[in-house]
Amino acid sequence: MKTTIKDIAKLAGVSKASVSRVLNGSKPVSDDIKQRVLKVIEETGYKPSSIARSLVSKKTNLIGLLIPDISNPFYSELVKGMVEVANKHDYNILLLNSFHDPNKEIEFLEILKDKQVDGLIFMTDNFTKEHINFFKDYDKPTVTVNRKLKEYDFPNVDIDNFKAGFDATKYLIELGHKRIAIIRAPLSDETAGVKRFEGYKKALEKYNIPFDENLVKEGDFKAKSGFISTEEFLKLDNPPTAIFTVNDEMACGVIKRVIKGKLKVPEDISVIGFDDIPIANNFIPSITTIKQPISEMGKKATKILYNMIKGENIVNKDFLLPHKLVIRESTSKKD
Amino acid sequence: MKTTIKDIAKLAGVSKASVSRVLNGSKPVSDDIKQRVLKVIEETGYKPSSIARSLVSKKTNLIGLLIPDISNPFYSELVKGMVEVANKHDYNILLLNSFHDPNKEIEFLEILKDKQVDGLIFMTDNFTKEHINFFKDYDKPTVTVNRKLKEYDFPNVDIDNFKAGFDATKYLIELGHKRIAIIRAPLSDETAGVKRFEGYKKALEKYNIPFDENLVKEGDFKAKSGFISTEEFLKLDNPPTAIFTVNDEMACGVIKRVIKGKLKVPEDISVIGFDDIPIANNFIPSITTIKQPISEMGKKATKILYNMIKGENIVNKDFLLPHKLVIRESTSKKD
DNA sequence: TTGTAGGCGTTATCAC
DNA sequence: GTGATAACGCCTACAA
Repeated sequence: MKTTIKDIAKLAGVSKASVSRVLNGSKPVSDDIKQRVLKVIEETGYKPSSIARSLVSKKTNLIGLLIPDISNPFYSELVKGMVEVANKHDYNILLLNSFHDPNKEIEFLEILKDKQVDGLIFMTDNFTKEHINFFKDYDKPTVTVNRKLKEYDFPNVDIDNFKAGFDATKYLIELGHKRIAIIRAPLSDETAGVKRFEGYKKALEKYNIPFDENLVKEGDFKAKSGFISTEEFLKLDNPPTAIFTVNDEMACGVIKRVIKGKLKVPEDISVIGFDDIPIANNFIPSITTIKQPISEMGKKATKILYNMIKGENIVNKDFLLPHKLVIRESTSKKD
Repeated sequence: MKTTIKDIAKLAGVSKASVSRVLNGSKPVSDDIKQRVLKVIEETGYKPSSIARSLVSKKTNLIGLLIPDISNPFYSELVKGMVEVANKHDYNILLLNSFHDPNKEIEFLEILKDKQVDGLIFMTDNFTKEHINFFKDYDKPTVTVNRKLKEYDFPNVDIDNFKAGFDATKYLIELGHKRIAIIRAPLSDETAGVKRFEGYKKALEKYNIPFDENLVKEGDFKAKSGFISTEEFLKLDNPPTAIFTVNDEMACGVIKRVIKGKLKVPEDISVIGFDDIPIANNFIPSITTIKQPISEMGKKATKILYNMIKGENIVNKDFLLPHKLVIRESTSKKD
């Protein structure tokens, strides 16, 4: 049978209250008692029950983490940063994977609420009324990553996606490219579907390059969709000389298709990705990309959440971390 | 204030016990009471506290998951399979990431114990006496993946690594290769350091190809170590015509270095990887590899754990799932 | 079938 | 300083 605080009290010849006090230092205890209690604890290897504690303290030391797909390198890197910070502060991560299913997201939010996590980090593809509704009566600290929920003022960790899209496009323009294609995310994706796309358009506009609807495709973040979109681009009378994809995996697919067409990257077509996941550097050619500080974003989000749990009042809710253009082999001057 | 069972009882005009009964169906309840209680629950949106429940039931519906590195594609894919099965059975995943640090592993095992998870899935690079010691007085259901702990009889989900190493090597031999190098894991790694390596040696032996110590390097699963090892191989008077790496990421590094040396894959050097993570298929050239059913392994492990939690007695403790040679572009006949 | 009472392992509020 | 004792929210004998 597991030893409880009661056993310790009995063995040390003191009251439960005293044991609790030496355990938590909540009130002064005489040295005599302290030593006796400590000794018994040592001998028995007693550990207080975190569950019983939670019941009275209303704290679980759990952080709920809801993400769309843990097997996606972007998310797994993010999670890595999160668990590191969480564990450092003695918090643990309850991981829920929604598989991009909005219904599951709601269901899992309910579970997280049921488990009484002390805080919540939440990522979704797009917000629905059900999400909005859930948060109506959820009062635990919550932070989002990569998605700003307009209806609530949750702190959000992100990069400046508009500027990032602008920078990527501008770089291609400066290399001399004029026919620049983009494979963006669906427009329901505020970040990779809208903002980066707007940055792209803004750059074209600024440098007086006409926007061409034929040079825009929608992808699903998988390599295959980059491959397929590129196939379409190559059929054009006036195909692009550069392609910008809103994540690195699609860039892989793009390159694969370009090479299959007996063309070369970057000589014939330059390719620029987004995120800078490990494959971007390992690919052949290595991929020029917009680096997101993924792990840092995970850490930052967790740090903020931790501070909120500790009662800190977050004033500025938008945390924009710096992105960076990482130049590698997949881009070159247009001659 | 949160509504409790007491509130429900009062509102429905019955005892807490009755409410509990309709909640759990633990004992028959009259239709009248049942309806009244259900109605109040509906109106209030009452949800029983899982913490209070855990305190009395000694069950948390939590599965502890301890892995070395969530950002490694192999583990993240594994975890994906695990969360899927866990959630299906109404269990949640408490995720601990050890960052390959044995001390953290022990520390986290203690945390998992403290959190009173109902079961444990556990992966480590290698077992130490501290691990052995921890499990001495840990009695919750436990399963391992990819690592057999000899001292305890935990169910283990794995592939036949000896046979897999043999198959990979045999395939290269059948293609006509005689100078076959291997980049294995450290020998402390029973799976990728020892067994696959033994399979490699066995294949050489069977086909009367002399074993050459110069064709063996030790890697750390990262692309870079594949790159560096290959550099060494290329310096040999009699360099290999084929290289077998015990994971796919190292294979990427190998290919990168081969190409940098103005040689071609597979024309000059064939490369075969291991695992079949997504990059293996997306790489250029796509990588021939030994496919592990990663997601399946995660599902299987979780399923077994679930059955154990439910009281099932597992007799056969070794669960070997089938691996498969996936032939792609990185290997070809030696002429 | 139903309700009362006690207990799960802590912490917190009192008196002393 | 210290020790009863009452919560925390739920389940489960035990009686009725």
